[in-house]
Amino acid sequence: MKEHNTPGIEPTKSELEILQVLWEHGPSTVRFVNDSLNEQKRAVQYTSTLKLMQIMVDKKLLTRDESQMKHIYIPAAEEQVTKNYLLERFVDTMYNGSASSLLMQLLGNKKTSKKELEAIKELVKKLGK
Amino acid sequence: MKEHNTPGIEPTKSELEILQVLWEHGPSTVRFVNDSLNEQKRAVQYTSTLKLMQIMVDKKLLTRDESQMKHIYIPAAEEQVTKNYLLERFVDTMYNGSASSLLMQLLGNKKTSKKELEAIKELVKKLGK
DNA sequence: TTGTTCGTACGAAATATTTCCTACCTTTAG
DNA sequence: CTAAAGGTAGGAAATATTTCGTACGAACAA
Repeated sequence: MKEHNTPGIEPTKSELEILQVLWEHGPSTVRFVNDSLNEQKRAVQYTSTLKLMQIMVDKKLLTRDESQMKHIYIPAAEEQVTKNYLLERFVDTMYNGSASSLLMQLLGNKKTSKKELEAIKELVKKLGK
Repeated sequence: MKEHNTPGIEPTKSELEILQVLWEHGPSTVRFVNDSLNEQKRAVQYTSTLKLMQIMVDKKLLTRDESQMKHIYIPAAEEQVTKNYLLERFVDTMYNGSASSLLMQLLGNKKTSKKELEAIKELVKKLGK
């Protein structure tokens, strides 16, 4: 049985932004990703985004379809797999691997809204089945 | 009423390692922090740790007591405040601000042990008061 | 046909982060 | 007193990350 639980490499901050665009909109061209970043995030030149995405292909964070002139870029790992990996690293470094510690922090966080707290309680209720 | 919810600046990866030593052991000298890092993490020269901690003082991530020759370094913000801030940033960027999404991910994560799941359920039960 | 637009490739500059070397001062053991 | 050990300060090198300029080819409209 093959393991699909590690993307192997840690995306940098900018790389993560690109992954998020691809996760949200599916396989895309550099042009599309760059436009998204400029709308949602910050001003950035087309060739900067291009370069970054090329690097990500080298790093195996993305694959691409070069059959057309406009290359189509695709995340190499599933969104859930990558997020799972990053979450795990976060829990490990910040909470010494304890997910319940993280949850406690979440519950104690003033900025976590009532609505969120309700949703969380719901979730765990279902979990109890 | 003064806000204590933001450390203002984002610690880098290495800076976070140093903060963790200080959180765990309380105010310490560079020597102590450096020894801890070498035991727990990786080989690093004394002056590298020193430099980093000096930079952290500039960035207001740490303060220090210079009354003795061996300066004592102290985190500028409470552990909980900083962790809260970082968690918030993480939830924002990874789960679009939805804490319950994060929790769902946690629950679906095979690497989250049975024990952890139990602890989480316990927590939420108490939460229900 | 021709020039304008849009694409890729790639080198290199600009930043950010991390590491360590050197200088120099204080403390301490002998 | 003197040498060794251990401290700080700061510059500079090494890396990692991000940004952009330039070159050049393909597509397309006039």
